[in-house]
Amino acid sequence: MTVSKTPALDLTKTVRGSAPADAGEGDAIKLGELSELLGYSLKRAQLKVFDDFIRCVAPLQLTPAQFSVLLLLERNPGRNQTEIANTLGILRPNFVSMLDGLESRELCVRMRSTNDRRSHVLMLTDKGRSILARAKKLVVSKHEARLNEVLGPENRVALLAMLDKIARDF
Amino acid sequence: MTVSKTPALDLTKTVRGSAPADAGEGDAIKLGELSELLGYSLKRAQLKVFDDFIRCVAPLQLTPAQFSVLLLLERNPGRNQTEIANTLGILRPNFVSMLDGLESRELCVRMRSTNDRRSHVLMLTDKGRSILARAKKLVVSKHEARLNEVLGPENRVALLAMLDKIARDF
DNA sequence: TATTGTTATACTCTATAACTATA
DNA sequence: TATAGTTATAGAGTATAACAATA
Repeated sequence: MTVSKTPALDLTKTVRGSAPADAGEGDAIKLGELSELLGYSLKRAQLKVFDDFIRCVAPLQLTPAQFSVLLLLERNPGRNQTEIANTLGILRPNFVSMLDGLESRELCVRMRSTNDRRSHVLMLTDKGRSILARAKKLVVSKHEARLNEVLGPENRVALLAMLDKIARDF
Repeated sequence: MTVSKTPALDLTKTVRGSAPADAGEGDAIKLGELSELLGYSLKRAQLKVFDDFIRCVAPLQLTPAQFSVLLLLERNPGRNQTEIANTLGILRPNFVSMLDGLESRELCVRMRSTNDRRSHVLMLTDKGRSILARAKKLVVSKHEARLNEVLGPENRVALLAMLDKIARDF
């Protein structure tokens, strides 16, 4: 934005006065200033990356959200639902059914805390640890590999740094 | 605000073996490998950017999606619904109610095409053009300005280039 | 009184099938 | 028959209020 770049597209061909006829039919639609909108590019890229993640991890049937929960449980065993949900930006009510799904697949368990009997301590099961380990391998060998192919490793790091800066400072 | 910042995370303190007691209580939760997952950072950044967009354009009550439709109609007058919806990755059935909203606010109109009476030719109204112009000013002066502050203009351009590469080649 | 997990609920997005009117 | 716009519908994701058990 700032300087409306308008790359290659000029064409004096603005649609003439009135006439409810179609626009220039053979032409491709011009994105115009949309291609300068960061939010737009961010959303499109995010959808692509999530789609690829789901495709790569399809054999294990894990969504990005489920994978992130398992990762967090592995690194932070013994935390309660509120803590894990908050960290991921998931609201506590919505985290309940998500955990139900993971627990019914025996990937994690809820246990009443001995310290505070209101809270559920969360732990990965052996199966959960095993599935997570396999998921990580798929993510590295397929998903991240694809990203490094497209971006190059150094760009991937730079991209990550900028995204984290936005998430933190914005 | 009040977001668990997760400042500096190191600590060799992994949680010991079993014991259904709570984890290290005073500690912040460790993101671990999650902070290396591009999809995760992408999603968090996208949510932040959209929130800021909505906040900046709040006086005009336009969502990012609505803004992108108006931008496209301005640059591509006389296109039909399928063409605009496809360009934005919106499914035609879902585009109907979206257009209903914009048309009921008199920001755009549907007109039966004279060439093909099945299709609706889409055009911005004068009011639509006016609102869009005001929205662009808010986006540039508030939203993009904030982004340039956080990232720096040259980083913003680099970020955009990488995101577009992902959206295209991934 | 406050908090944890939970239920219920609602609203937005997204996705698919099928209808209608045109072609 | 095929396509454009539409309807209906179903599923995710996200948001808030309120309740029971516990602190």
